[in-house]
Amino acid sequence: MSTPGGPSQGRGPEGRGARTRLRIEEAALRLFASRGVAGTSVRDIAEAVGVSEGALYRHFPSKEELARALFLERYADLAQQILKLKQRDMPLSRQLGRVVELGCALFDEEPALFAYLLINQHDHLAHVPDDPERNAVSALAVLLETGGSAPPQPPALAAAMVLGLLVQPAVFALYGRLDGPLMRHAPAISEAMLRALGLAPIEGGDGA
Amino acid sequence: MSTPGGPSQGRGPEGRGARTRLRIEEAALRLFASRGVAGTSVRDIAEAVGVSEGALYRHFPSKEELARALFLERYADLAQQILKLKQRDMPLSRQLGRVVELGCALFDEEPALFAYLLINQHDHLAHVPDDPERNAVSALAVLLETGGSAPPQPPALAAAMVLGLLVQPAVFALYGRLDGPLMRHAPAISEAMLRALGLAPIEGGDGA
DNA sequence: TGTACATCAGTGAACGCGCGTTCACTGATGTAC
DNA sequence: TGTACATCAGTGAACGCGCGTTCACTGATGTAC
Repeated sequence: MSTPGGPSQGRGPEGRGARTRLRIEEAALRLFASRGVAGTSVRDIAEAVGVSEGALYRHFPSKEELARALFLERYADLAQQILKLKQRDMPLSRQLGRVVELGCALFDEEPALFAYLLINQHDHLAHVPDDPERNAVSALAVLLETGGSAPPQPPALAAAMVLGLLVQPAVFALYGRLDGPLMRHAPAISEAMLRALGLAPIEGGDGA
Repeated sequence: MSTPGGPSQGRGPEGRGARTRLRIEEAALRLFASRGVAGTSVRDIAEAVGVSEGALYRHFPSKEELARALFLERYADLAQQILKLKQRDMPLSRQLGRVVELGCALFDEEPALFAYLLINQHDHLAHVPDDPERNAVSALAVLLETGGSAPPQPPALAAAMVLGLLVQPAVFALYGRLDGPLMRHAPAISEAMLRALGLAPIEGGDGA
């Protein structure tokens, strides 16, 4: 064939360029998470990747756009993961338990990503579309709305509570006020969440 | 008397210098809240106050120290307000209701201050002492510990939940996902909080 | 298959500007004697 | 009370540096005919 996409050298989404873009994103995420966006220079990122500063501008129009793309992409990933739970045939209480586990796992297994999303949310949230496929909060709202049982709160407030009960323990863990892997606290968080929403806790269910 | 402190012209905590310092703090808080710390230059602040840039350095050693002093002072104020609730003879459930009202009132009445504390917390939290007189989270923990009824969660987790149930709705309100003054949602937040903690809601109490 | 051209992804040096900070100086106020 | 000195809170101009960004150029790869 004369079309591209053969061995992993040429152009296209598998080519050298795309791999460099991924390496830039990885390095930027790590640096942004540990030193902050303002504390990370384009030079730092280029050096970490092993390319020149100019190369960075072949993939992103500016440092700020890099930071934003990073946020929007990963935030959309999160939204997709939450939406997937909707499709399973589970009661809302179990779906929320999965959301909690998902959040705890993210915190424990990708701390840099979690910290980046958490700390820089206010720089980017206004640019996140409402689309539940790209917006984790919208995805959560969809989950709560289609969950069947109408909670005693307005849906937006219920979503805020769910998120708060998950995110704030993560913040505490981040600052050493809560120890161990966050997953250790997932059962307690889930149960408190169900009580807060006025949903009966799973009776007879033995956790795990 | 020959000691200073007479008419409000000379030196001391009431003098011209102290008043300028307050004006700097006020202008900086407003600008930091609306444009962010990085988006606000020392020139901006000096111009807003109506003094030269150099004057700013008579009161704060650097822009970053100004931002930090601002955070630590206001965060300590918050801690004091929370600690005051401990002294009143109230059941924990009512004290928590007051904490919620306190947070909602702060959001509604001093939005710039609330936004500043919220958005910049990660730049300064590591520098806040544990002292409950200066640390709002420690103050909250004290309230929960001395509240009598042992919650089903470890104390730190309970504190995280309380804070999350209060702060996340505020974030939603900040981004227009929740409308009206936040105080409108205070009763629902308080009730959810008590349920989450496993404390019986106030029976017979007619809200207000 | 060979040749000419287009595009992509990179280099590395330079630019220039906005920024935090410094500094010599001034006038007002307080203090010592 | 008068004089000399110290301190405080301000001015306004300048500094210099780190930063994001640009740009001419290069080599590799793909495409047209």
